Amino acid sequence: MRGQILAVARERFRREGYESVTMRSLAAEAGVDAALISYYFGSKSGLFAAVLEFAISPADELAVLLRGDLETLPARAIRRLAAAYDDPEIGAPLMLGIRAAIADPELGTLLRAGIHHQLVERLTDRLGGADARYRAGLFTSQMVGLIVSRYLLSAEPLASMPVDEIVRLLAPSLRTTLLGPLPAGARPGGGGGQASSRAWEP
Amino acid sequence: MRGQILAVARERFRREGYESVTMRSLAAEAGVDAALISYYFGSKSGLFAAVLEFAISPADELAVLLRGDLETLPARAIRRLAAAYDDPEIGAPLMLGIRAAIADPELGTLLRAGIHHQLVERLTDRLGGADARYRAGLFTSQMVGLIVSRYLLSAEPLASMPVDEIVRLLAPSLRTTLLGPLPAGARPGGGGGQASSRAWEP
DNA sequence: AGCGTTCTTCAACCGTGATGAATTCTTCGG
DNA sequence: CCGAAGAATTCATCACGGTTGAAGAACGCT
Repeated sequence: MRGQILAVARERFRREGYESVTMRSLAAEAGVDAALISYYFGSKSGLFAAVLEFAISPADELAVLLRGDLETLPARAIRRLAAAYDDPEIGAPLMLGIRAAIADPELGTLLRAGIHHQLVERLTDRLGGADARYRAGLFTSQMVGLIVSRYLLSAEPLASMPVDEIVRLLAPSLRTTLLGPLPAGARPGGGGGQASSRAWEP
Repeated sequence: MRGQILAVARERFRREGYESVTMRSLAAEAGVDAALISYYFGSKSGLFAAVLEFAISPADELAVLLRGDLETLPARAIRRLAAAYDDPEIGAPLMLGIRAAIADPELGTLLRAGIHHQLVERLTDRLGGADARYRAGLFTSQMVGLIVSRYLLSAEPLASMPVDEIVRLLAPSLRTTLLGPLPAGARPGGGGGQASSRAWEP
């Protein structure tokens, strides 16, 4: 029955979040007594942690991204991210995990370690240079901002922005974070010129 | 007694977060019955919302920022933000609010509306141009990323980065989000050149 | 004083997660 | 085949959470 509980929990947690799912209803749906959950997983948060084990592993995703050109990495990263989060099968557990990590300190430590080890460190190695570590951290934080604003908070106008628009406007910015500003001869006057936007496309 | 409840709640919420503070203990500390809280504020989340009313009002902060040059806005915004969040008296309630808004959907709607109306719309007006709304949204999301990564998650290396370093590396990126990439004649080779970093200072 | 409104308390309700004893089910050595 | 050890599962119950409705107290107004 352990697997049964896990399966039901994964589904319910994904759809309804952590708090609103009660152990009793969960147990009922799984056809067992509520106490059995405590027996197997110790507590409700234990069950939740067990569910998350399955869901989160962005490591291999990043490996593919880092393989390509650094110049085009921002655009590819945004596209990849959006694709993942727009797919409920993948995005929902991720959001769930982040949401829980922000709320619960214990899970927060977990996520923090994961982000640092799997994302920041690898990106740092790929970048190289004096500021590599800082740049990697800032890049990651900008991605976190995108995730939180668009998917967790559903804040407008980001929530309903087409992915192409995000890429067009945000990719140059991320490129700057990664590699520094273009040397550039002259400062622009004022108008928001988005010259050569195609240049940032993969 | 209403004010008394509010005062105690503000203090307790700030120190212990939302969930771990019980209405009963709160009422006891305020010297009233727990039911009185429901009477005045409708519910626990109602009380929480009332507490946040006091704490969150970045509107005037932003007005000052928008008054200055757009070129230097990113650096000033980062400095302002860091100063606010490093002061426990101001930062703690803010973090509390965001944390709660991410966890609880009802409070999330509140924060969403606040962000949009007080930040995104004003910034949009100041920017002008076709992409103004999108740029404002993306800029805000990058600030959110900074807040979440550095203060809510305490993710390294951001958490222990000096503010000057953040400004140096992130301000050019934010400038790009706001105004688009510099026209630039030639693409840089590869080395992370942070030429003319002083130009981004206020 | 009398009365209506606002404030405050009391007792109780229902649902939550957790616990420990009691019960059933497995399984495996003799 | 059996019977006991151990795991798996249920049952009854606990303590505690927020919320509610009725009842009482305090207050202002005419």
